[in-house]
Amino acid sequence: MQITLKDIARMAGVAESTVSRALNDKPGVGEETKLKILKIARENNYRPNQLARGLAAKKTNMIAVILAEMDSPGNIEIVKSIEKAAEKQDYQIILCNTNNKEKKEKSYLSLLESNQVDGAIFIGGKLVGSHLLRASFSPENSIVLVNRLAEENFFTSVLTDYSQGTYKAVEHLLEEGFEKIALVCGDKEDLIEEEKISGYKDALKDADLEVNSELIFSTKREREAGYNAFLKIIEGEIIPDAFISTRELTTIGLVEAIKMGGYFIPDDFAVVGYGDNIITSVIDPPLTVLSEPVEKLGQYSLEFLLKLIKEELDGQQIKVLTPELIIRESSISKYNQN
Amino acid sequence: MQITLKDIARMAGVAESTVSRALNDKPGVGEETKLKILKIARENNYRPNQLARGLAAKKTNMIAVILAEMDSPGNIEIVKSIEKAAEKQDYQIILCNTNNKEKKEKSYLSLLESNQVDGAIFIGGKLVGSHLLRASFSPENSIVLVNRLAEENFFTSVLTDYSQGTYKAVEHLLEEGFEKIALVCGDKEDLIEEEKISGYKDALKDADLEVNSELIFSTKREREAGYNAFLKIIEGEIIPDAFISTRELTTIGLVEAIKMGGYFIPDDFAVVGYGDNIITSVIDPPLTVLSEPVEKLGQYSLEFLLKLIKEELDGQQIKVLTPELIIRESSISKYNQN
DNA sequence: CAGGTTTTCGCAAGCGCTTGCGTAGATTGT
DNA sequence: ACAATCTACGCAAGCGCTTGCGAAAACCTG
Repeated sequence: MQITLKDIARMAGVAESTVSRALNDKPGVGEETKLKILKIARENNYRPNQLARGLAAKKTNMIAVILAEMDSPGNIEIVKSIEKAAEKQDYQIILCNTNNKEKKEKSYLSLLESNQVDGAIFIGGKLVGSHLLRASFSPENSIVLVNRLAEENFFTSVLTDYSQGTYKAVEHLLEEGFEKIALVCGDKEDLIEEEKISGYKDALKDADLEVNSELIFSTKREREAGYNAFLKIIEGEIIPDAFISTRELTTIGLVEAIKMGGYFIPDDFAVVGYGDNIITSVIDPPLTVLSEPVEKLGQYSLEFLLKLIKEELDGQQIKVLTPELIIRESSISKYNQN
Repeated sequence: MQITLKDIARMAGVAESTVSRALNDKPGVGEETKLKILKIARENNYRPNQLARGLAAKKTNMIAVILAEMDSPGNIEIVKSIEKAAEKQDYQIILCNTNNKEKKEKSYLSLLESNQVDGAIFIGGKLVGSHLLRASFSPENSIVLVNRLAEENFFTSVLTDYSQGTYKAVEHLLEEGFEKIALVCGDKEDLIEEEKISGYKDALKDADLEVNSELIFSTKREREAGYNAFLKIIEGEIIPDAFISTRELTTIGLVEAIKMGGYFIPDDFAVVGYGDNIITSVIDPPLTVLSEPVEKLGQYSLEFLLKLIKEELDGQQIKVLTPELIIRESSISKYNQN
């Protein structure tokens, strides 16, 4: 049998309400009584039933972090950053992985709708489906989107400026003397990928170069996708001298394909990859990458969410953060090297 | 305002109990009434409050997966496998990351003790602390341990036979003609690491070779640990010709150090690493690794947990699975190669 | 030391759901 | 047609906690 509030009250010879107040550090309890209650509770290893507590108080101090891709090291870093911030504020986070499945996203969304969590942060993922939209109408639902674009932007979000990212990457490659830059991006269904493409195009235009759509390659986001992308591209009319890849796993696949083909990086092809993670740094040669400000993405998203929960936010907020270009060997031109 | 069971009951003109039974597909409701209730519930987008439900029914259909290390790709795979199995059984899983902090583990354990989840699976982690031990005494707490050894084995667990793993690795390296095999393992506080050491020792003894404790190097589990381990070892009296590393991240660090030192794998040092993940396969040269049966670890752990929850398990169960040695270039002797 | 203010605490309602039990009405058997 | 059985449903208690309100006890003030 579980030991309950009532038991503690009986042992301490006070009313349940007093115990509750003492435990929650609320005013209205004498210092002495409080100490006695806390002592008894500790001695009996009392654990409040959080379900009951949540039911009565209409808050659980838990938030859900709903993750589209658990394989992506960048996402994991964002989660960690959220965790760190949440701990300070005494919120527990529970992680939910959707594997990019809308069905699972719906099912996890019900954590919010059924009051099990006070709010939810969605990291990544494609279009905002009807389920999310519906949820957004109810002001009780506190939702923050990270790196996910909604067609109509109802949501408080924190975003990476992906278009600026690819822009920087192109600029850098041009400076290094590369001229035919291919872009391997993710599924176009993803609004985010369109952003990336537009940054790429803008950079080329600003350099008075023409955009060749043959050099833009949209793939599913997996590793093999990167592999196959390379094979397809070098079969084409225009052979690029540099690649920009906009997804973590796709980047890996791309590099594998280049190596398997017997080519060298950056001599045959320069590469700007995605994600400042253990993989890209350990690859040979170390990869120049676009890196998300994972730490800040996490911090802001939690900050916004808590404000939403506490109803301190006047309408929707959008925070845009800029990615960083980390230059390593894979994009340094052999001509510039000496 | 939330829409509740009571509202649905009123709309349908029936009692709350009837609505509850209809929604949960329990007997005692006429087919016609049931359909009507379900229709009304759907039309009003009714979401049962899971807190209330859990409180009344004393079960939540949620389980916690408590992860010691979220960076480890192997662990992520185990989680995914659990998720897959849980979905079929209509259980939701919530993921909790402890970062190897006992404090966080305690705090997440309270999810169990406060009735928010029906059971918990602990993946990895060091010694079993008092908090876990205490929890194990209460039969209401359904707990399964994955890859974690308890001094006194109270717990239903599913384990990888690590000693067999290192044994195989040594055997393989000896066959390849390597003779001075160093072992870079994790923190000895971890009982699991001792297992690995014993497999290593046994294999050497069985080959009538002597065990040299200078070649056994225990580190913290991080990436830099692997890096530093190499530097220390090559400063020593005995220079090994092969390394076995027993941790995912440590392996990466070790390889980096070898390369930084200007050495070649496997010509100067053979390497058997840990974890069949994207990193070890993408490294140059591809690493021979010991690989956990992640899929099965996940399946069994969930299976056991559900049985514990349903009280179908007659006492404690232990399942031991064998790791696989995946042979790639990093451990193939140059003499054998031709 | 009387009257007022403040502090400390108990009472009881209620959060939204489940479930054992009781009772109509429908169904069966003879 | 009447007793026995079954089915469909409602009643109400209860899960373990929080919280508004009121009363008693403690503290002030002049």
